[in-house]
Amino acid sequence: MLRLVVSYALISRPTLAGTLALPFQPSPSVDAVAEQIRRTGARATPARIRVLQLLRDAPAALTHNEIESALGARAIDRVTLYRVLDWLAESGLAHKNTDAHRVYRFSAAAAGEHLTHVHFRCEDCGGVFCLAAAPPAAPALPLGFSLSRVDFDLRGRCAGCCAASS
Amino acid sequence: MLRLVVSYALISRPTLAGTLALPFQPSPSVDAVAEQIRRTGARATPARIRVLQLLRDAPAALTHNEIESALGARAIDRVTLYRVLDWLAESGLAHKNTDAHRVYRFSAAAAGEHLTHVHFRCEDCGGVFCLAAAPPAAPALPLGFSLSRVDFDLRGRCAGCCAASS
DNA sequence: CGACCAGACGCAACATTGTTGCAATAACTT
DNA sequence: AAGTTATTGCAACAATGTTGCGTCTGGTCG
Repeated sequence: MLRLVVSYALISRPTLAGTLALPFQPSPSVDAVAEQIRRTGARATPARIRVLQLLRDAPAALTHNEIESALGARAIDRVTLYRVLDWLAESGLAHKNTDAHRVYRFSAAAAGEHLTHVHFRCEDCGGVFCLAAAPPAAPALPLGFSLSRVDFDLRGRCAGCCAASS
Repeated sequence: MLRLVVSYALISRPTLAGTLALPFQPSPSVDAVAEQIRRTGARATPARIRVLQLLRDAPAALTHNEIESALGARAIDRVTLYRVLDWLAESGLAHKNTDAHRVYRFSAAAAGEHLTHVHFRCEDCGGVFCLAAAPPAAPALPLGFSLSRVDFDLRGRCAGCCAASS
């Protein structure tokens, strides 16, 4: 839970607003989220609705652990949460990525996304920050290789962790 | 072991030679490797020598598992291998990265390395291929962030996995 | 409205990867 | 050759993620 709080605090800093591309969207109603889920042909269950809503409200990608904590009491089953997250990723409603600690992080899919993602990954707290910088063009691949996505990852320490250690 | 074999086979394909930047180096003698280890101030133990030699001969980054298999009989202890690998990474003799399956991969450090690395990561077999393409310039970071490395990661399926599934 | 049923859930058990504590060993020094 | 201390090996543990299977329920249809 601490890590989640830290991420929130960092991203909401005014000094970062100019360079960070926040995935903020007006928090959609339960009905809108449920409808979005149903459009995929699947059932709009409480677990899926709650998790997707949480992801859409979150300003950064969340881990399974952070989501479990954020759900607080009336937490849904650990395995169910894993399955919901995997389903969200497979159905395209969310993205599944790995952070610097080799843990999956999930974020709500937004409209107008690119093949290429530019992120800053803190090696200390594991947080992932979406940068607004223009992605570079992908180079040519060896014969027979097929490309599905491109990541431009900057690694180091985020402002919060730099400040905390000095 | 299978995965290791596959990686070797793929990388050694002639059609890929032009685009892949192989970390091949003339396999150094045991003495040379031992001396390199001693120069760091640590002891040149059989475990460290064997592992570092293996990494230098490998054309791709290897996982703990692959290294364990490659050592075959007279395998060194699982924990010792973890510690040797971590020590190699900390002392700068090897690099420690994460593959598409969130597993650490280790590769021997080579002279003349850049801050930026360009890799193709197969989402199927988890293999990591070092590309020769010129790395793009890193964009500006938000205030207070410090940069330690830049990764330009192309993800998809490698030639071997594409061929295997068709 | 009420029954149906495939899809979703919850529980338990398991798999893999990586880590920690501690006593025994061996690499380097003198 | 003996001594020091870094390194090893064993055992136990931790965290993350997965699988099997019986139960429940969301959406549909009569």
